[in-house]
Amino acid sequence: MKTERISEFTTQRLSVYLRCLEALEEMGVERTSSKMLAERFNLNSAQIRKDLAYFGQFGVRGVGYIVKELKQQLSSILGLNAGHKVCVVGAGNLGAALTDYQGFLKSGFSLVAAFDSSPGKIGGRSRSGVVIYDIKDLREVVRREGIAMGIIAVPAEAAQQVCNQLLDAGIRAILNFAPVRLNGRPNTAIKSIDLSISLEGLSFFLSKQSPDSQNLEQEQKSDIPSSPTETR
Amino acid sequence: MKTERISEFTTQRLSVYLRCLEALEEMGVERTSSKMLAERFNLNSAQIRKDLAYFGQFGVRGVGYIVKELKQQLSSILGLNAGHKVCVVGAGNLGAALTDYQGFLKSGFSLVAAFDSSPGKIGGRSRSGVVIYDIKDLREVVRREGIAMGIIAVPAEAAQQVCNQLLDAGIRAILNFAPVRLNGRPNTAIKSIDLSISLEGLSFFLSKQSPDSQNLEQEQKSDIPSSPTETR
DNA sequence: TTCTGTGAATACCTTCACAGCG
DNA sequence: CGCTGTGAAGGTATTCACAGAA
Repeated sequence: MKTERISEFTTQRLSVYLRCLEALEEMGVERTSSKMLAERFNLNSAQIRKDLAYFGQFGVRGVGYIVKELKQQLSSILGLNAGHKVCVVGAGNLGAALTDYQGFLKSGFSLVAAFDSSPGKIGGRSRSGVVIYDIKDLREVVRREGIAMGIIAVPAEAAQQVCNQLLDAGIRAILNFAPVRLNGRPNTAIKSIDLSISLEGLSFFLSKQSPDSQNLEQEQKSDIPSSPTETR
Repeated sequence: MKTERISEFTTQRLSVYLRCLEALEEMGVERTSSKMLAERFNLNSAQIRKDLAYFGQFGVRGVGYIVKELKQQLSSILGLNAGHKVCVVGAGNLGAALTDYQGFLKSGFSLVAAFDSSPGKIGGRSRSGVVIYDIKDLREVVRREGIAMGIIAVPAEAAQQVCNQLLDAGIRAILNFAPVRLNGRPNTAIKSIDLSISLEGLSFFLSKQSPDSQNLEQEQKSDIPSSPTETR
């Protein structure tokens, strides 16, 4: 195991590998190789080996990787065994959808609480039954439930304040959907997903191809590389 | 203007600059500088100048940039003036939330249609009044309405098929929320936002800091860099 | 002088290519 | 052999540092 800093590109891919391994396991496949994994997504096999090598030697030379073993290793590296508890702040359209998003379950997360400031929502429940608490009780509920991660789904204007409240409550990992750059603190991770910016990237792609209003030169690339998400 | 390929990191940042310029304009600020912008997010000012320089010379030496002018330039570069029409496929929790997401409006997009395959939903409307069509009518509605971009919010199993249908209907820019890697085609852009993978990245961060179950060494970094999103 | 625009330097990420082990 | 693990090479993105225009 290396002591190097792990790039987020790498961890992102680890998640992808893990998902693939789960699929392979369900299909009854017991062994795999970096080459096989590389073909599934179109990645370079050396990349996969290198990503894994940051964390140890999981493979068998001449053979490959044992699906079940590697799956467990990755799961543990990503901390999914911890079964982190997650809360959502903001019970609007997006917040409600995230609160009930079933995809989180597979990764071992459990969504245990939602928060809002609107009296009409406080005390209610999401469709899937998650209680919506008063944001004022954030600290208390976080402590009581042992919540480790928070998702921000409030309007941009309120996001920084909510972020501070989450941090004050002891949460050190935040996924932010509000379209603002949040200021974090040491020892915290804030990852932002900005829906408009994502769409704008696609819009740029379209403009490049058919320069309607503008005079941008033609291009016929199908492949744009990976893209970042604001983080602190 | 250069003929180089523009990195998606750059376009992502252009969106961020644009949003900042809008805020500045609302505040009545008329001029700004790469330094001022760089301080807002913590970026390097040279980066900003370089990003802008790919598209032309927008600044005035010794002075900076005219907010209004630059804003319009960026808007046009990103193709936001085109007012692209967008549809959402999948009227579940997430799809419904995206259909009604008001944040898209600011960027000049208009969400004109939703699609689903469930008889219970077809013919209905989202909360904000967007009609939910039968996915079978995708091609026709896309043509009639002049839809340029599609958002996929269906379960993983259905995503590739929906993707193909969108492409067949002539849509060349897709934002995908299903947790699968989609196969695209030449001259198309597919950008994926994977909610679970994003959370897993945060989970990894937490494990690094407090190695509960695992033996990962301690670390006290507050800053993780930017992160990618699967694209094709 | 100030602040842009940009070549050069650095840092980071990916791919190549091969040694080494089962 | 075959496939991993990894140093070295190649690319790409970011930052530095400064020439040059207003």
